[in-house]
Parts: sequence; structure tokens; C-alpha cells
Amino acid sequence: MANARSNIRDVARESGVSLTTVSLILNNNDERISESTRQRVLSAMEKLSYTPSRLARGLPTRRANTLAVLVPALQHAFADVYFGEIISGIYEAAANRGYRILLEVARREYVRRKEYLTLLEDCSVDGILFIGATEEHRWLTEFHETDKPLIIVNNHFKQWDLHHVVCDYTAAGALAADYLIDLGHRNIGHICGPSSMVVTAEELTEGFLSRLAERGFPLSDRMVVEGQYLVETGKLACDELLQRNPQLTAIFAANDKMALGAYQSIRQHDRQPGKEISIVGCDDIPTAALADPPLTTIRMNFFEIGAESCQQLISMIEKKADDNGRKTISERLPIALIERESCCPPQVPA
Amino acid sequence: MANARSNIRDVARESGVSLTTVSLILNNNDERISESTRQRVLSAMEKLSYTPSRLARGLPTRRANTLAVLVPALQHAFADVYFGEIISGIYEAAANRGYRILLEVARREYVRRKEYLTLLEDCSVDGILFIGATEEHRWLTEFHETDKPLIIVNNHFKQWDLHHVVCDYTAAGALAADYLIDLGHRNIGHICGPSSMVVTAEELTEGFLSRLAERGFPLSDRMVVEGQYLVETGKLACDELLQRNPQLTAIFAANDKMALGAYQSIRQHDRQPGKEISIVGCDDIPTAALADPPLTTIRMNFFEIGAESCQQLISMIEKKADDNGRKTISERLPIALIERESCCPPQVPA
DNA sequence: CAACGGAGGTAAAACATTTTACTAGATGGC
DNA sequence: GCCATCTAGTAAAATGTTTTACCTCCGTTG
Repeated sequence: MANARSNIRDVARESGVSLTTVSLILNNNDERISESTRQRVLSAMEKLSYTPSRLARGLPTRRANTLAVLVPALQHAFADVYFGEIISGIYEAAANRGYRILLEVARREYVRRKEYLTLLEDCSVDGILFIGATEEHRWLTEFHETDKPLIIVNNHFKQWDLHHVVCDYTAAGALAADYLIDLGHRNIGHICGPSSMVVTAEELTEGFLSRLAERGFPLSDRMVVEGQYLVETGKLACDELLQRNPQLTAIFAANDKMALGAYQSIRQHDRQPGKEISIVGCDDIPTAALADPPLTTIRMNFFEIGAESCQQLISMIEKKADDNGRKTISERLPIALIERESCCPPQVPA
Repeated sequence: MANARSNIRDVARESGVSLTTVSLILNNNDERISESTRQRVLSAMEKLSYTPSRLARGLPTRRANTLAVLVPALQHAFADVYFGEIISGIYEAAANRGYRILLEVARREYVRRKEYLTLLEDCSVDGILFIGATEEHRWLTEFHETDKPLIIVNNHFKQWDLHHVVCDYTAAGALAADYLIDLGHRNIGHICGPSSMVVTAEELTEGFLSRLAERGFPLSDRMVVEGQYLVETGKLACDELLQRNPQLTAIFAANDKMALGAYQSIRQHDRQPGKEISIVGCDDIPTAALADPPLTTIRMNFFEIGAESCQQLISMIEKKADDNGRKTISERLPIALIERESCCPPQVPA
């Protein structure tokens, strides 16, 4: 009863104009409408407390003004700061441009049924942002030829050029190398990410190793151990490194979580992280600053990555009309070293 | 061209039946349709690779099969584990029942323009889950009388009975009190949450204080200091407590972040957290287990809270049809003490 | 004075569904 | 043989917009 939601027709009747007129005003296609009519219609809207239905609007326009954020099926994915930061950035950019955000998880069933495509066809969503892509997500190829609005956030694939926005992982690796060498370290270990699965892990390690080599201190393969980006795997990798070279004075971990795992390992070996063994992390998650000692790390600014990806996606969507040169979007954001207290020059053996 | 997305009409034509028939099959209103027709239509769908448009469906049904998650406008809200865990739980429950999740942030403008209501009226969304409500969000009253599908997640308001699902904060406080008393502590301090702003903070403190009193060790007001749920405020509160009573042997912090802040403060006072001063936190965020020493805390299971809230919301929405006794939903989930290494009996002064 | 053009609109088709009320024909009971 | 009921379906209205093509004045031009 009270719920007789008013529609555009009611507004038209109330203000004595046609549907078309109301619609034009709603869409700010002002040119054709006189100021007096405009005012009349606007106050009718006010009076009827009219709000246009997004659903109905999307039908003729085939636009939902909504973007999907797709994440892989990991345990409690949204509780991860990495995803969380990126999503915050995406939200910010989307909200500023009037878009909404839909959350989607790429479970096995989801992928098998190609729901990600349905999402677009179905007009639920105007574009997709994929976070946390790995080699496992080869089905993304489907987006290769077709010019569907998809952006890979903070990763990319070598084989197919899909639109993407990433941090400069190569530069990050080089930066870490320079920093440790400049401090005087020569016995260095590296806990790398799962490089066969994610390109950025490979780039980081590549950047680190080649800079070390360039500066005349190449790292033996033995001193590179892989972890799965989790605290525990970081600890295990560090155990391994310490066993392979007990003289170790510095470690570069491919992410902060593994760096914190290294802290644990080092303590268990009765050494002091940050004093006897220097650690550089990567990502600059909030916990890094709270660790003891506060972790020196490379800041990736995931919020920025999310926001930038989102803006690129929106531009793609809105530009689609005047279908100009469809170049692959490939952007690389800068990184920075954040110096805290987990590094110092190597201690000379007494 | 290739994009001539097929619709229900095409399917009807292809299989030689009416629109209605196709629609009925789509909605599994099987009873009226013969198996042979059904098969014919299904294969026509297959052949045309037809997917129904969510948008168009929502229009007549006034159902979007989408839920909104509304969070307050905090810096990078989605990067917070607290929100993240809850959202993960919500997602899980929603996905299992075929609902999608829309993210919304209640910025000032958003609230002023009552977008949260628009969301519902507009049929973008069938219900709303509000996380992180405080006394600041008094506009939620609007949901009081009307029976709009809104659930307050892990908080509630005393004045109006809005539907909500919360952890049992009173029990949590009591549990902490028992634990510390049983260990032998008598010089206890409490870092409470912003109790004038959030009811659950008040309940936790109330539970803690009254159990202490019951057991014969009432806590003086001086030994309760308020923090804003952040690491830094926890540290400051702890500084204050240590100054007010240097004999302090145990602290109960209203959340883990403040407990970690207390670690910092204690260290700066040259005392050992977990040995000289025992700490109990609350929430059991992932960092708690990684802290040094690992933090003893009360697990709230936010994932569960999210999932349960979401299920309740969905039931509300789906039951709406047979509008039975509209009772306010008010659920209280159990909590548990997770013993780690941040507590021990008080040390006898040498 | 006829033709033109612009200002300010409007009618109607299109978008893709659901749902209500109806029907034609077959079956069954008495 | 007639009415009632059931089966398998259909026609048409409803949902709330956008958009295209058109219309009607009215003031200018040539």
C-alpha cells in the first residue's frame, strides 16, 4: 500500500509531461528541455520521492554500472590483507565513478560453468577485475582474443597479452639487492615465491638475482629456496637456507608473511633477526611495521594497484563506444623501499 | 553480429513452444510441463547457448538475488581482518544459496542521501548486512519500525530492536576473568573498547568486571582504561595502566590489536609480556598466533558470525511471502578461550 | 508567401523476463 | 450423454526504463 513505489510514469503524470521528458531529464540530456519544465519535473520527483530503478535502467542500456571483483578460491580469501587492500582501492575508484562492486569467488564449479562469462552476458556486470591470478587460471585465455572487459590485477601472463596492471616486481628485486649489497652483505639467501605459478614471483627473483650478479656477487642456486607465500612456508624455507649456509647474514623474502616466518626460524636457531641476520620483506603489509623488529620491506601499494586497475577498466568500458585502437593495457606501478629495523651491516665474527 | 545474445523468445521459437513454457521450465515450475517438451526446450537452450538475463528477471520479480554488505567509512575498510573474516563468511553462505554480494561503504554522502534505502527500493538488493555499526549509525533507526530486511552483524542497539547476530561478549568477558583469577592474578588491568559507542564493548567489559566482582576481586575504575581498538591506542592505554599500578601482573584487552599494543608498551617499560605481565586478548585474529609470545585470546569466530547473519537474512527474505510472526532476530554465538603463551601465574617478587 | 530550421517536446518500440488467467482437449463418474 | 476435472499448455499484461524517429509550433529567410 504505502509501498506503491513510484515510477517514471507517475512522475510524468504528476508533472504533466511525457515519459520521454522525464527520462531525458534523469539522464541530464538537458539540451532539449526548458528550464521551467525541468524544475517542474524535478519537484514532482521530489514530491513522489522517486528513485529510478537500476534494474529497469540496465535493461535497455545493457549496462549494470557494476564491476565484478573475482578472487581465487582460497580459504577466507577476503580476510587476506593483500586482497583486502586491493579491494579497498578498487572500491574507492569505482565509487568515485558511480560503479558498484560485486564479489565473486572463482571456485571450481564456477569456472567449469564459465560463470565469469555469464556474468558479462547476463549484463550483471560491465567488467571484471581478477585478483590473485596464477598459472592455474589458464581459462583466462578465453579473454584473450575477444575484447571482453577484464583486467588482471597485479599479475599477468607471458603467453597471452591480457590487460593488466602490476607493481614493478623486477625493480623491487633490484632494489632489495642494492640495499643488501650496500649494507655490506655477501652471504645472502633468498626465499622466492612460487615462480612456476606466478609471473610476478619470477620477476621479483629475476630482478634480485640479476642485480646481484651485475654488482659482482652472483647468488648460487642453492641459496634460493621456494615458499608458498605463507608464514609457515617462509619458516621452512629459512630453516633450509640456514642449514645450507650457516654463515648467512641476510635474507630477502618474496613477501612479508614469509619474512615473518623467517623471523621464527632464525629465533629457533638462536640467532637474532635484524641483528645477526638481516631480513628484507616485500609488500609492506600492516603487520610488517608491528613485527619485532619492525620489518624493512618493499612497499607495493596495493591500494593504488586496485584503484588504478579499476580506473583502467572503467575507461575501457566507457570508451568501448568509440572503439578506438584496442591496445592491451599494461601498466607498471612504482615501488619503494621502507627502511625499518630488520637490517644492519653484517656483524664481523668476534 | 555474433553478439546476437539469444533470449527466451528465441528459445521458444526454436523449440516451437510459447514464452511462458520456456519461462516455467526455467523456473522449475515443472508440474505443468511434459517431460518431452521439457527436453526439447532444454536442448534448444543448449543449442542457442542461452543464459537468462538476471536484470530482466529481477524486473518483474522485484528480486535481485543479491545482498549488500555495508561497512562504515574507515580507511581501507576491506583490508581489515575483522571485516574480511566476516565478509568471507557472508560470501560463503550467500554463494551456497545462490545469492550475490554487493559491497557498499556508508560514507557521509551515502548516508545523507539514504542510498541504503534506495538500494532496497531500487531492487538492486534484497537485503542488507551492516558490519561495524556503532552509536554513530543512529540512522539505522529507520529500519526499526518498517520490516526491511537488514541485519546488524556482530553488534546491536539497546534502544531499538533491530535484527542482529552477535558473539556472546558478556560470556567472553567472564571467561577472561575466570582464567586470570584461576591463574592467581589479583593485580589486574583492563583495556576496554569504546563502550559509549559500541554496545558489545560495553558488554565485554561488563562481563569481565562483574565476574571479577562475583569472585571477590572487584576491579577499581582506575584500572580500566579505554582504547579505540587500534594498536597504538592499546599501547597508550597500557602505558597508563602501568603508571597507575606498577604492580600489575595481568591485562585483559578488548581486542587483539590493543593486546599487541600492550606488548609494545610492556617492552618499553622493560618488562616481559607473557612472563612478568600476562595478557589476554580478544578476537583471535591471525596475527595473534604469530605474535611473540603467541597471544592467549578469546576466539570470536567472525567467519561463523558472517555466515550465520547471512543465513538469517536470507531466511527473512524468503519467508517474507508467508509473513509469519515478525519476531526480531537476535542470535548470540558462543566463544572460546584459546590458550597460547602470553599468560602464566603471577611471579612472586624475589 | 513558401520553405526552413530550431526549440521543445512526444509516441512507441525495445529491452527480457514473470505471472495470471485462460483454453482446448482428454478422461472419468454417474 | 453430460458435467466436472485434469493436463499441457498459451496469450497478454506487467515490470520500469531508454531511445529513435517523429511532430508541432513559431520565428526567420529568400
